[in-house]
Amino acid sequence: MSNAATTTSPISTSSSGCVHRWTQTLIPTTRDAPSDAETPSHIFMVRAGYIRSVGSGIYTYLPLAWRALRKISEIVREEMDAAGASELLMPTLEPIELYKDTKRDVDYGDLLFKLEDRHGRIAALGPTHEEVITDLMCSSLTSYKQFPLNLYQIQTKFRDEFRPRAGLLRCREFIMKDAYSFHLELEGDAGLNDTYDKMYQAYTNIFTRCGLDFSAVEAEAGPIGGSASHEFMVNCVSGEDTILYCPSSGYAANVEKAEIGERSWSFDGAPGSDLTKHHTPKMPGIELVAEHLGTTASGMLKTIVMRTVEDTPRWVLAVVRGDHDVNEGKVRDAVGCAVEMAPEGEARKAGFAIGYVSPRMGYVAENSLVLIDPDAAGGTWATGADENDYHVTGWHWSRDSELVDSRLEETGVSEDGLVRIVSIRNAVAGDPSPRAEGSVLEERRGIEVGHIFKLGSKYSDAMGLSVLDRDQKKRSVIMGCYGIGVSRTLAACVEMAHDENGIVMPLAIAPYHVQIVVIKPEGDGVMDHVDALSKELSSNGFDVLVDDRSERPGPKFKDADLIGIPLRIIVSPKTIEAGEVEFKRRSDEGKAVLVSRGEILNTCLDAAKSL
RNA sequence: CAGGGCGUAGCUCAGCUUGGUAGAGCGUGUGGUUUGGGACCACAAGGUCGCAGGUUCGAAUCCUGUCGCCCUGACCA
Repeated sequence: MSNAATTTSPISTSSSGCVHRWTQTLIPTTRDAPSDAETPSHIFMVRAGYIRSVGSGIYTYLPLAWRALRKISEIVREEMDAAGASELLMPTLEPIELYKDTKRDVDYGDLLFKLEDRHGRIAALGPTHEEVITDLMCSSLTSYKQFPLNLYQIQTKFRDEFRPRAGLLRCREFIMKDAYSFHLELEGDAGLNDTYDKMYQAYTNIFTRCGLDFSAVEAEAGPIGGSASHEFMVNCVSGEDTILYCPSSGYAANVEKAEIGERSWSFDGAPGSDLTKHHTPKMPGIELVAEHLGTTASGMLKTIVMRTVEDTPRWVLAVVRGDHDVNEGKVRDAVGCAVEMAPEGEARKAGFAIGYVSPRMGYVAENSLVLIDPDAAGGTWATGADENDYHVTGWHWSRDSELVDSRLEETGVSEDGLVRIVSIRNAVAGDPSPRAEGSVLEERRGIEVGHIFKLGSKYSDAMGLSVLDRDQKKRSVIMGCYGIGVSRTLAACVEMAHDENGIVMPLAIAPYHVQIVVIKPEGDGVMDHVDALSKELSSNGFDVLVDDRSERPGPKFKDADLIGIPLRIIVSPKTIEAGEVEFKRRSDEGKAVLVSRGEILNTCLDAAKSL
């Protein structure tokens, strides 16, 4: 936290907060959850009057959500500015021509919202802004003396997701902070690595200040492209992403990226039984087949037919144990070029009985690479029979395929180099740690709220962004990019911090710091008393929400729990008379405690420090 | 996009199988009794049953089409 822009409490000490009355804003809480919400953050944000659905993956941010989003944005701004970045704002509308050079009009594909203007020109609603900013830099970056440069914006992004889901967690329209940095070198003060590290630290500061329980993990770079990349994950059992981590070394990575420690393999050993063919029609899923064959998924070999993305594609057979999943990134790295799932039609034409393929096909089909995961190498297995609706049991590597030669047995690479033993599967809990011998990986779930990438020169090369260096040599500009899902961060926060009664907002991003629940607001002088209290709090930096509705106490307490304002003061005619108020944190289990009117400000200030 | 489910009052849902004048609870408005964890009584407002065709004397209900929404999967902030 030493580099944080501010290290003080989330309450502003320099400026005063606001006082808003419930009856003068819009907080439409409901008793029932909408029938189409299933995720806690979705249910509670709708019930608590934070958001309302407008269409699939499209939401209105009601006042409470918008206040929280503004607070998140402000923290993002402070930390980005402190880390040397400057804010700008690029357009949402991006001419499709911008995407031609980087081919992302194709690569981004259906994710891109496109629209046509009255002249027939096509524009995209920006899903991200690498192209726009690189184009801008082509004309405004003119000298090596300008580096490093780091620019960011906070803006609504559009992605035509296959399936929007879970309220604000996956939207078609969402708020994102995206930053782009420019360099001539990797190393040194002006280099990409330095800015990347600064962004890593800034993100750590941001999510810490937001009050989130998160992990920074190694990640796949994905379609944005580039080399190194880290994701920031909110730790949460309901998260979509799987993180693997090693408790002893601190290594943590997305399952897409996680490495696995050394595993031994051997082709020694005689076949366990004879090769037997079994009729296995209409059995979707490897578990069903395994059960029918009297084994389990871990007793089977799974052969995934892929092919390289080249001018003359080659087949790639990825062989893993039946209970494991092939990792496309690892296959790509092993092959040395991009790979894709083989189109089923073409694979069938080439003789692959899709769904019933055995590793043997690597020998039968010409020009094939066979990649064998260490856990699948050696031994006797059940696998496909290379014939529709048939599997075999008792399949033995040396006896039943022509793939194994002595070189493969010794070195893991066959004589012709076409068969290799290499780690190509997703890591799972219990796998050996890649960083600490004797330790095993553990698993937890997370929600991705931030992602930083070292892009390298992918975009600058594609779009011709270069400058002259000190030696008057033309050099490609090196880039980094850094994203935060601002609206998703809010949802992830609710996902992480709620109980059965509603949201439990962290102080730093709560719409208000203090909620004053007024019992009998119509009572004599009650609101005068509340006004004085509100003013005292707000002039000390607290944002105050006054529930001045003439409701009975029950609904007011229920609503207070729902919307999750961290500090609660209860004012009633009874306590006013006694010169007291009641105080309670949203996170407190028990009843409110009585505090004298003169002490309540200090009570709140103390609570703000400890939250 | 594939598979599954759902569209009836502001919200949650019943009614549909077996066609016959549109229902409940919550919420809302008014009046009254209440007032510390979603009070009670009375009255009232509120729906061309997603939309378009068809069958029928008659359709929320049966048939066809269409649009929208949710869930499961491949993608991602």
